[in-house]
Amino acid sequence: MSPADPRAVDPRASVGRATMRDVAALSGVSLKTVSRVVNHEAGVSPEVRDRVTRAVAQLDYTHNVHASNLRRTSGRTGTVGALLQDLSNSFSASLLRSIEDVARDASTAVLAGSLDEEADRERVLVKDLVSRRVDGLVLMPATSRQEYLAGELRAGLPVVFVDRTPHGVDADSVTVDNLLGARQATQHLIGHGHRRIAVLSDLVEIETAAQRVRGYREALAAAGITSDPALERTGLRTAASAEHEVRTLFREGPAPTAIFAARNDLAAGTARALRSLGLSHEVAVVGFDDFPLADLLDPPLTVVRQNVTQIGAEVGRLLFSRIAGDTAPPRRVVIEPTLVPRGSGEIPPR
Amino acid sequence: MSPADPRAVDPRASVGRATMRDVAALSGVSLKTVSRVVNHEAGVSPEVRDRVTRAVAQLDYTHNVHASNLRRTSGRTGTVGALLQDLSNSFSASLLRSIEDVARDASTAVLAGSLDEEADRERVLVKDLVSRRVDGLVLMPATSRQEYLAGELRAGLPVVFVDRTPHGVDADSVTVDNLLGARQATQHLIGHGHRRIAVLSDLVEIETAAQRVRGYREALAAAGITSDPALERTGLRTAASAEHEVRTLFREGPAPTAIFAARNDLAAGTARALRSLGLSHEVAVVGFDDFPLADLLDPPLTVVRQNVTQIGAEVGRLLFSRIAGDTAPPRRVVIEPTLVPRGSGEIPPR
DNA sequence: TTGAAAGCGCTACCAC
DNA sequence: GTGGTAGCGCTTTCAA
Repeated sequence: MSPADPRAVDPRASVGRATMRDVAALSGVSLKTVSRVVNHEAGVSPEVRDRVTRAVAQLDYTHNVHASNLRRTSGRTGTVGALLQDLSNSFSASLLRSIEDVARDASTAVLAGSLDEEADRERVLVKDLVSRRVDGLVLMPATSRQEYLAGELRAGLPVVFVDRTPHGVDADSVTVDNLLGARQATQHLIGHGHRRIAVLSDLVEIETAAQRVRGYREALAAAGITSDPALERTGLRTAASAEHEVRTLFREGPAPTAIFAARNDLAAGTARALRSLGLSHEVAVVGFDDFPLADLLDPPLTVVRQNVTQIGAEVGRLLFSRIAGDTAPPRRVVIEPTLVPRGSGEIPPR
Repeated sequence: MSPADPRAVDPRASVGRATMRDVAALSGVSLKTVSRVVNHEAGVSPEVRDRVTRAVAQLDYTHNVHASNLRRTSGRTGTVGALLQDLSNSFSASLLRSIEDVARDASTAVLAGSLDEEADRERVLVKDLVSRRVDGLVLMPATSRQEYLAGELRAGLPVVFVDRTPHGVDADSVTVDNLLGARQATQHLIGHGHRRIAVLSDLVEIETAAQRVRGYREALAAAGITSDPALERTGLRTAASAEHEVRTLFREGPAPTAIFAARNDLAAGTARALRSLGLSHEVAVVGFDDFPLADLLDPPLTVVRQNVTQIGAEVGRLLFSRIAGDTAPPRRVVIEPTLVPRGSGEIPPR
């Protein structure tokens, strides 16, 4: 702080970033006063405030929130994590967007990541986010059980599960009633006269995928239709695999008259296969989860819609109420999906 | 550290999170030794390492990267920011995903945000990210000029612009040749016999939107077609506004025989309008920017494709080479779009 | 191989 | 109003 130290006065001499010390030296006040000005605290005379503000501008000073948070008693970092399945998929992307909007209102930044159904990645990324001391976490889990989170939950880390419920630990969750949605889809097809209905689904290890297959079976059983295992095609991860599977179904049999595609990209693959087979208007299709432009397909795609905006908003609300100190018992919000008939699901059997 | 202090030994007594101090006390070693173990540094005897590891587990200790980074000389935080236009839109979402993948390889987390064309939000969020000391920044700017970034760039913050070039400052960028793409689209329509071609575009204040309109005009001029200002509909922000505009065009004239929709959701709006008018197979349409399922529309949508994965990978590569210390002059990567004919763009004029 | 002391940039607490 | 001192949780430096 001696005037012989040029670094403290000359901005050009400072190699790295300016600190509060530099600002204090340049404006001739104490560190604490600079802190007051920077944090817009009361109790600083206008003239001093002005002098400090000018020094801040002159030195290109920017606050270091990490140093600030380290010392603050609140323990908050103003950051939350959102670990979803695939940020490029419209479901995860819309969810992230909704969470972001709520976070912005709470002056909080969002660290986002894709899990791609990789359990190890989930554990690594959660640990990383904890190291970064996020104030809370949104998790669309890739693991089947989340005991590994017990310590964090006990320590008070707010975690909201989305799309899938927690297993082995108790935490907030916002999910869709997959059983109901799958039943709706299947009943809808049955109602239009179909009895040979195929289902395409993801890995049965994935909770939502298993529930959708179960809902499909329940609806068949309720209608007195014997389910044919050959019409159940699971373990499908991509649109391309669904496309291939549908082709196989029609080439090798047993050819269905209707298809329930239990995930949005599987519905896309189904539509591609049917188009190439010239069956777009012959075979009925209902998809699970709406997506942009589903109404513009040929025929327009009938879907079971999950209201993603509502889910995201609910997740955000829950998360930030927890961060604000809400310690009520974990809440399990279940959202009812709705069937949106658009054409593809109303095609009668041949 | 006195044995009379129970907090240092009993995990239950510690209210908040355990620190290295607690671990050191429990395992009977110095702080520095714990640091060595936690950071996997060499020079710790196996038995001591073991003792520390057990204490870490017993206390549920997790490293605090903020405190760590504060003291470290590297100055890195292992975080980058990605400010895009709308994380729920397939273009931004795919971009984020590509950036995330590159970041993960560099053990870096991504703070993501949507700008929604709001210039003020951009400035606020950039400042926030700087306060958070991100190692680098990907920016799809909402501002028309970025002089406000000059200080940060001079201070060495790596910034890569995406989709739009920097103005008023010099920085890396990865963009698509919008002029070329718009010319391709328009020429394609002209080549199929159209002379009354409408263009739908976003706010002309947005660089990419203006360029696309310019490319459209250039193509018309090159073909000796006098452009009709009434066929140029700009300032369209949403699919709904495009839908409305197309309706107006056909109700009040001048009815075009072809439409160049210069953004993906404007193409969606166009498709909706044409469908409701029963003109889907009468009016030719070319969109700018591909999106999932464009091939499944009726008719399949002809588009000028920007290779988003390539753009994202290029952005990531650039950003992390800068973070790694690459100080070569700013690079401007321009990616050529390609026209993908699918049906809608090959409809002849009536 | 291990540890003590200093300090990263900032805020809390208390004195003036 | 303003400032000094301690210390957040960790790494650095240097000594043992």
